[in-house]
Amino acid sequence: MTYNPYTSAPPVKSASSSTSATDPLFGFLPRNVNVKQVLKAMDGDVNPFTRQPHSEQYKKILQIRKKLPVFAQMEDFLKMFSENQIIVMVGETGSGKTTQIPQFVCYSDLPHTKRKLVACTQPRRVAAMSVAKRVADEMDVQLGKQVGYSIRFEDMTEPGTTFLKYMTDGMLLREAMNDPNLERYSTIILDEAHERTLATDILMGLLKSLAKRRPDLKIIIMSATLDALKFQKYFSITENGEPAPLFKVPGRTHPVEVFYTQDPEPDYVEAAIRTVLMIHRAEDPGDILLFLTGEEEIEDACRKIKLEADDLMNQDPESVGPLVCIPLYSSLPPQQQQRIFDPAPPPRVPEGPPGRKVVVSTNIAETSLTIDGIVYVVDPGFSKQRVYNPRIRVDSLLVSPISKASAQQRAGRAGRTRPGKCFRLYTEKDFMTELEEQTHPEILRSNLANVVLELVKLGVKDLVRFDYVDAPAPETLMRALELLNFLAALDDDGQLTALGSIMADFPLDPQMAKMLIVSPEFRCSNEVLTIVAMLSVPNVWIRPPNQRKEADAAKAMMSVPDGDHLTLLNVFNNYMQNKHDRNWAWNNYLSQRALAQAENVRAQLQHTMERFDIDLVSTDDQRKLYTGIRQALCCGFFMQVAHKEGEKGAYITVKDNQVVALHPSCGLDTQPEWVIYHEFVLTTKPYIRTVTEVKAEWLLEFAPQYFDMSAFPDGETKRALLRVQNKRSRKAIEGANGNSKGIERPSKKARK
DNA sequence: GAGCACTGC
Repeated sequence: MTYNPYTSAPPVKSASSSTSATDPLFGFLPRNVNVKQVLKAMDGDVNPFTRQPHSEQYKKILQIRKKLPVFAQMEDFLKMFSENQIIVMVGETGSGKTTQIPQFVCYSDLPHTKRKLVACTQPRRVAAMSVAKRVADEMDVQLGKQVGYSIRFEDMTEPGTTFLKYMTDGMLLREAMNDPNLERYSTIILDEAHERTLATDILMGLLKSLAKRRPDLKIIIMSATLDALKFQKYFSITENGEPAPLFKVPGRTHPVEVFYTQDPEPDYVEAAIRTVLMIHRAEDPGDILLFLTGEEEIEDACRKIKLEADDLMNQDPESVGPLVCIPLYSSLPPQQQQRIFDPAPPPRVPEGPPGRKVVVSTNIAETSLTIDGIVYVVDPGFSKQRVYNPRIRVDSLLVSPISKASAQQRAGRAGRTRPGKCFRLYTEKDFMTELEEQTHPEILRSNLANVVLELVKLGVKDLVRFDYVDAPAPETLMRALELLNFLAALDDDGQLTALGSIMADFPLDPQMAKMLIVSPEFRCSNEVLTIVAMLSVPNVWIRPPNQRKEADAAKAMMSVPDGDHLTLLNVFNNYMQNKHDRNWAWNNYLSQRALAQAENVRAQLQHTMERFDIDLVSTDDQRKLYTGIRQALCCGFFMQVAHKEGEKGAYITVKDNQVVALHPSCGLDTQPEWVIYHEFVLTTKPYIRTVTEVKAEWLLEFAPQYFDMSAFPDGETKRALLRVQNKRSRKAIEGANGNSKGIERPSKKARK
């Protein structure tokens, strides 16, 4: 007998040979389980999911779990879960919701009895892994068996056995592309929904409509308090328009006292340094966390704090202790990131004033990393945020004021182990009136080419009318549709083409997917695969401040004069040839970590290519190979072309007419007339970065729709293109005439 | 003659 999810489920009978006496779940009615039943099963000697005796460790952990705030509310939760399809849940840090709620769900939903899974999504890979590990311990099972996780590059689940799966939100979205009804799942929990990642936002839209098609699917949205009402209203799917029910769990944190400045601070870095030193001099022992915006600012501040703190200590060793300053940002190697967990330094002399640790961090310490022992937070109120300008199609990073929610999150970092203090370097009035409530969700700040392709593949017909939690600007959607149409991923009616369907299966930007898919036609798919992988990982070049010359020289050795894309290929090939030498990357000022990551991505993409029978080919002729690669590049990135104007090295982007300069990191040895660029960065001025020379002929040949002269804005770029076009047509005519006279020309070529 | 906020597939 197969289980039909659309009918009410029978109570659990002894599934195998066991009897009621030995089956801890005997008599459990799926989705109608009460707290007494669950507690009895949890307290029993036999693990209900493995039928093995519970370990001693299990019982110890269970005692700790029972003290979590959420545990006391199991009864209410089970009731609400039984009675509703969708629940919005709020719980502050320390409530235990991420570990406990999915377990409660399993006891009620009993996914293993119907060959289904409970999924719990996380915005970050590390969280998915570490929470799964913790929950496997709590349930007394081996990680990867009944409880597992699934993230890119690593599937720690066992089909048929795993019934509770932690996963990244992006991973669930990928799964939805091949199974729009998400049939494998009986309950889906979206955790950290308030972070509003692109993937979580899209999943919310999908789940809302899926809830109607699959009345048997239960959905739980977990978030921080501030956003609850918005989600409750959004998930109001009953006829009478009632908001989705709310389940509240108290947190368990210590109070944090917040201080504001009297007047606005003109220089937040200087004010931050001053505040850190003030705390060090005048406040009780306890570590400090200072939020700044980027690598350079952080390294600079660390140097200054260190200098001044040493000064203070030398002047007044009786009352000022030693201080260590630790920088923290994502591009730091993991080993150095670990330093944030080092204890504060000991007093310099026995019985002397105690030492203090200062962590100077980007936003990474706001959500991704928690540092225990922080008592003081210094918050200047800024972070770097991505903004997308659809008009000129440019992504950039801007230092912007944070939101109130962000400021609260930062303050909370001071109260994790004991009561703390937060020093905000802005006025209370500014906090109240100037800061936005929430950070704008990613979907409002991003280029959506990828998302649109995914949605179309998911079967969403009308992208503009899709039920978004927050709808993106129509212009952003139009830009994405336009790009996908030029790439032939969508036809003129907005329908997914066969090519587009393949493109969507690659975890890549559409331009790169296109370039990879066409690369066998240019006999260079091996190489394009490498380039695409290298473009998908963080910067491989390392440039230590005191060894810039050496680093630049090492880079010059590896550079290919025709373009940075070819240089990336060269770097990867050299890396592979020197893999036996563990110091090779370091000696060449390259990031071992990024290169290893590229290798990983390359293997994954190769696997996808094989699935679609896309050939992996190369040619032996180096010249032809490089030409082929640059032509394939044109097929994907024809909308990112710049034309040299004048002799001073200024470039103008085609159609968008932005004046840009080659980025100083660019390895071209000349300034070619036409270049393709991988990214447009707006820093001190507009730059194009990762640049390769191309020929105008190729653009006309491989992207005729985009380079249609009748629809091209007037200007120097158009005149240059027209000259090339005329030359091409003259050649074509001469070629045709030549052919009509005989085989003179081709035979000459053949003799060469 | 500059710089990678942070995630994710």
